Amino acid sequence: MQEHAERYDVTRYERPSVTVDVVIFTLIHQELQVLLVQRRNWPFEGCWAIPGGFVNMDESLEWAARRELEEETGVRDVYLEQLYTFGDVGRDPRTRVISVAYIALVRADVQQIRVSEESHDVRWFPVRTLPERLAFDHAQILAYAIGRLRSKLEYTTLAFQLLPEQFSIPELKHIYEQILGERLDKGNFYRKIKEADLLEEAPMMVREERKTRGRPTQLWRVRRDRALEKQFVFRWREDRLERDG
Amino acid sequence: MQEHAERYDVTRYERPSVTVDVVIFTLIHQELQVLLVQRRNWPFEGCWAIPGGFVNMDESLEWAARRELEEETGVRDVYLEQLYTFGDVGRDPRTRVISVAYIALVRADVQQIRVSEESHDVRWFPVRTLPERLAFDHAQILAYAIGRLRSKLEYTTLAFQLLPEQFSIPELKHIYEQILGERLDKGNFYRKIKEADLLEEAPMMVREERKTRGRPTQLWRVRRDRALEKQFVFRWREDRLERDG
DNA sequence: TAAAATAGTGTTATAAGTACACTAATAATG
DNA sequence: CATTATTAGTGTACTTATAACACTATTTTA
Repeated sequence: MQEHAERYDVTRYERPSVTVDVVIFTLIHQELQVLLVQRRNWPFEGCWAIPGGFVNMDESLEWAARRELEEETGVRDVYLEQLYTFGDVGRDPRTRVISVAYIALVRADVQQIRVSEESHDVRWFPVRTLPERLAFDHAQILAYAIGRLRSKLEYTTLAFQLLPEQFSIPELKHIYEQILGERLDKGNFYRKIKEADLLEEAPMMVREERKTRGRPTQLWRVRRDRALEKQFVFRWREDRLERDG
Repeated sequence: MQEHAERYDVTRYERPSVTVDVVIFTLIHQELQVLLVQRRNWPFEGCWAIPGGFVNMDESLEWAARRELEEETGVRDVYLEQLYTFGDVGRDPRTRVISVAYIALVRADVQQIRVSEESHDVRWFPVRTLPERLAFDHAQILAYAIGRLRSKLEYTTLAFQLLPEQFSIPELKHIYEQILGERLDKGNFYRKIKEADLLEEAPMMVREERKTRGRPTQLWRVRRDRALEKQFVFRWREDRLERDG
């Protein structure tokens, strides 16, 4: 990029605005949901949009995304990854805006999520029932984000970022089914997750109350020594196309 | 991004510069090579850098990347994909620069590549023997680009973007080995590529002269009807970690 | 006490991946 | 001109992964 920079006085040229948009996923009622905010002004007044904001001159892109995430949800220290940068000319009618999109995964058990209940203009939407019209090119961004989440699920431990500290195998399976959008075989799922040797039994003492109808389930947690291996692969299935973009 | 935009007068705030950097790969002498340009001014004077430039207000990011690619190499209509956006605060000492990095794959048989021979400040480098010090964070970008190329190779037909119109199976295998950085089994490679049913024999008439020492090789080309299926999967191997970022 | 519901295990057929031995056709060499 | 080296290409057997599904286990509800 820079070998031409010195030939110009960079301040002389008009510059695009740069924003970060953060697609925030969580699990509520065992369903994959995404946080959207409702716009009050032109353009796309009344439409739902992905939360985001301008990048300050003294913060990195990831920092801007984390700031934005905390402003919207009060949540910190979550999984965050850059998705894609959207920069078509007409995507914002006001001015040229280049938007670096991020994905955030927020744990289901984190209660500090401020929004959703009270406010009218910030809400969680199940990914299966998103609003019809989204602002700007946000439908495209959202679709892309869900696709990425889906494909990454198959070769990373990403799903655990959405689960509470303790969880059961059926719960885990349920998340996989939610995100992949298809039913998985119980037996095969058990075998795979056991083979991965990634889980340990949750100690009896701190086991939460669970009211189930049938046989009570064993609770598990991610083994400490493997929890931090972001890149550890528990791949659910081998045969998928999409992947990244 | 935009739900805050209306609260501000966007013109009042300082904006970062936005550039595109294009990591241009090709195959020369059966080796994977990348195009770099040498800087003449501060900062990083004399260092090699990834070609790139500012994004104009009236062009999309991809268009900016294509323009940059054509300016550097004279090549159009090649495979191009967005890699990642690099935006750390200190990455350019002059000013805040956010750089959207792209990967381009240029066919080996495209002679129009203007550079390399004559000029001193633009050169192809084999990825195995890159310059020690690269400008800015370009070593990081390059490493990331190679990683992406490697992982994508395993579930796309990307390799064909680097090959000439006609090629042999051993040549194709060689590219895979080049990019993956490991030896592959001959027999298994033949079987896989045949099963994919992606190739057809190159017609005798237009077959080029090839001087080989051993048994002469059959030449192939990608089947027309499948050439455009960008997403068609010829996956070499199933078990890999890295993937996208 | 039987039925329904949820949890969890085992088994088997098929497909995919790996390793490696084999045949084929040419150029270089003595 | 025969032999060897070299590259091209095929076949096969072993191992591992996957998918389908039948089975057992432990609880609540009727």
